[in-house]
Amino acid sequence: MGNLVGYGQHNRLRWAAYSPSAGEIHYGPPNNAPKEENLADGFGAPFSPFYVADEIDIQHCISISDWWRKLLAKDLSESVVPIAKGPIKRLHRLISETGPNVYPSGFFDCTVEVLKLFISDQGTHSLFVTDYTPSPGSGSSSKSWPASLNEYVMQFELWDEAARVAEVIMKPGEYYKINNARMKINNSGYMEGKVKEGKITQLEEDDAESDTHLKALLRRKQEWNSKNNTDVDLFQLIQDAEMGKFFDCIVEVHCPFLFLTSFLTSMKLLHIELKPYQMPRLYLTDYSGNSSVAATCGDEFWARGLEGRIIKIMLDEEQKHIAESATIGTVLSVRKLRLKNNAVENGICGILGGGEKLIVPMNLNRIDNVRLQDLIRYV
DNA sequence: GGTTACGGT
Repeated sequence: MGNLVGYGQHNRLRWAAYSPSAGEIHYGPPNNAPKEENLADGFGAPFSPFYVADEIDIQHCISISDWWRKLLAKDLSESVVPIAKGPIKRLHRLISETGPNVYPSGFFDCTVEVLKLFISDQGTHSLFVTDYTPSPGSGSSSKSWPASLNEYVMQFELWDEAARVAEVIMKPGEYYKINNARMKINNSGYMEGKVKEGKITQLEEDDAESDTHLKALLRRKQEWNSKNNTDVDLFQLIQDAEMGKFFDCIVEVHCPFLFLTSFLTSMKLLHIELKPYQMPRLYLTDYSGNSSVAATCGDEFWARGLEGRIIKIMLDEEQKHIAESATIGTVLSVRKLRLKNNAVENGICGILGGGEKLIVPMNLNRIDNVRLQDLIRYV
C-alpha cells in the first residue's frame, strides 16, 4: 500500500455514524449538545460538527456493511463498491451563494470588485472584495471602504501562486474573475475565501457586454450605490471642493491642472508638466468654477477661458506613471484628492501618492453616469 | 480544463 493521507481543515471536522443493525444514520446517545452555532461569539459563520449524510453516503454505508457481513461469513467474492461520483464540476457562484459545504466541497469561481489588497511579508496576502451580494459571517471591516458595504465584503486569503499574481496586478477598484476559490471558516470563526492557484483574470467594464457575470455585478453595484447614497460614479464638481477636504471627481487633463477626490470625480486632462527631478504635475478641469481651490495657470494656451476652473495635482510614488501614459484631453476620474495650499508650489494643489489606483481614464461610452455625460457635452 | 483539497499573525 502506498501513502494514504487524509487532509482536513483545523478544528472543522464533521461526523455522522451509520448503524448497520438499525440501517440508519445517528449521532450517538441522546445529549444536549447544540446542533449548530454561529462562531465568533455569534457574529461569525454558522457551524455544526454533525455531518448530514446524503443518499449517496447512506448507500455507501450499506454496501460497506454488506461487505463486512460477507467478510465475517468468509465470503470474499465481492469487494467494496466505491462511492458513486459523477464528474466534479466547479460552478460560478455569487459570494452570497458560497459556503464551506456548498457543492463541490466549497470550491467555486467568482467575479468580484477589489476593495483592498493587504500585502503580507509572510507571502500570504489578504484580499477584500465584493460582488455586491450579502456576505453573512464574513466579519470584515476596514476604513478602505464605506461601513455600509461591510455586509457585502468578503475576505480572501491568497496563497502561493494566487498571492504572486495578485501582488503584481491587483488594484482597488478593478474587477477580476477568480477561478477555483474555496470557502472556509477561518480560525477566528469567520467566513473566508481561500485561493491558491493563479487563475485570476482582470476584467474591464467593457467586458460586461460579453460577460454576464460582470454585467450583473455592475448592475448590482449601481443599485447598491443608489440605495446607499454614496454613488462612486456620481462625482463631485470642482465647485463643491472645499480646501483641505478629500473629494473624488472627474476631470479633463489640461495643463498643470488636476483634481481632488475622496470619492470620485471626472475631470478633463488639460496639461501635463514634466520637469526633471520633480513630481509630474497634472492640470485638470471639469469646467465648474471654484476660485478658492483653483490653480494659477497664467496665460498658458491650454488654460484660456478656464480661469478659476483648473486644479493642479502633483503625482508621487506609483501615481507618477500616470503622467507617462495619460493623454491630453482625456477624461479622468480621480479618487481621494485633497486640495491644499502648497508653500513650495506657491498655490493650491493636491498630491496623490501610494500604490492604489486613484486615477482612471473614464469609459466615455457609459451612458449611466450622468455627471460624466454632462462633462462630455462641454468637451 | 481536469484535479486538487494541508496551512499562518
